Amino acid sequence: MRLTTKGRYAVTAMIDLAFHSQIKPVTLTDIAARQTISLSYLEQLFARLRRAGMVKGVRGPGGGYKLCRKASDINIAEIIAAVDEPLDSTKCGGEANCQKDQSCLTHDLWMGLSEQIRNYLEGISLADLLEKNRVQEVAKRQHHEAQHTIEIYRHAE
Amino acid sequence: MRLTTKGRYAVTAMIDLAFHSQIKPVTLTDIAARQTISLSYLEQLFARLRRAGMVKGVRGPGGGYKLCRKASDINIAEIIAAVDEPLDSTKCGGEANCQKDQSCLTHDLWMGLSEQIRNYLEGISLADLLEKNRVQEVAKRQHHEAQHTIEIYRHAE
DNA sequence: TAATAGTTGACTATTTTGCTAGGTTAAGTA
DNA sequence: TACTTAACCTAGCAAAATAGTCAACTATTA
Repeated sequence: MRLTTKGRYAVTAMIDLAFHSQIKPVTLTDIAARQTISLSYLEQLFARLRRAGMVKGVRGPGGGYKLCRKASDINIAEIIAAVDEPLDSTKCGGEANCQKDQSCLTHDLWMGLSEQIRNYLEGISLADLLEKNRVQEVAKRQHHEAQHTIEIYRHAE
Repeated sequence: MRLTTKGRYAVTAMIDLAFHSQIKPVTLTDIAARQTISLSYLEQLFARLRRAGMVKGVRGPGGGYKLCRKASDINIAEIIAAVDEPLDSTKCGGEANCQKDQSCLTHDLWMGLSEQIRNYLEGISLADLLEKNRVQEVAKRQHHEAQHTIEIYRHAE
């Protein structure tokens, strides 16, 4: 389970889609404009998301993309997995040359860690994020603490 | 909080170091051989780990690297943070052009997610992984159930 | 002093990332 | 039917990240 900007783009776009496609399909052009992601890059990402069975394209005027499933049935882990390469499980690949030595043990260890993160992200759905988004907006309008939010995130990295 | 092969190399090397440096310092040459990571790449990674105050280099014959702190006082998040670039917090960077629009909201959302993963990894120390490693070895010798290990991780959090 | 081993910097090759440019195809609309 | 829209596809490219080589240097110890 990798965690890069590519995956972030995909998650961001999916949140946008889930938020705006409740009435009619959303064009990638719109998402590109709102999220400031290049259209062609979005096309590449959505080609993968479509092959993974998460979104469906509707051609022609009034067309665009929509979710195949409910937002509550799509989790973050599968979005990231869909756009990322299948992660090299090399260095012990099959059992042929794997001697279960120190090298492979730490490798297993990392895989286990990666697996835990996957489980964690599998537990978060698009709907969860949308809900958080809504809560955030309300909180901001009510308390006018836009700056406060930044501080919280700023301490993140 | 990014999660790439670079971070994996660093964590893997640190596990190796923690495991073998209990008696005397460990040379990068040894780690490179055991973990099949190029020596020079390890040098780059350890230069960062050293600047981050996690390891200490001992020069001369019988030298090598050792941990600055106890394995139980070094967590996975800081290892990864040490070797990774400080992650572009662009796209809303300062407060100047940030309008708290939809674009920035999803951005915030991702940062929040990233923060949660960081918190999660901060809760796992090198010592924790070493302990799991030991348990793993014993389990494998006793039961020959390589697959079982994955289950352990699955129930860990 | 000689050997060991860390430290540093410059340089290279490959892969991934993010994007541009150009098409084709399907579905609506005039 | 012709036109428009927007998905869908392909090739290629520049920048960055990744992974590594090579060579010189410094500090320590035997």
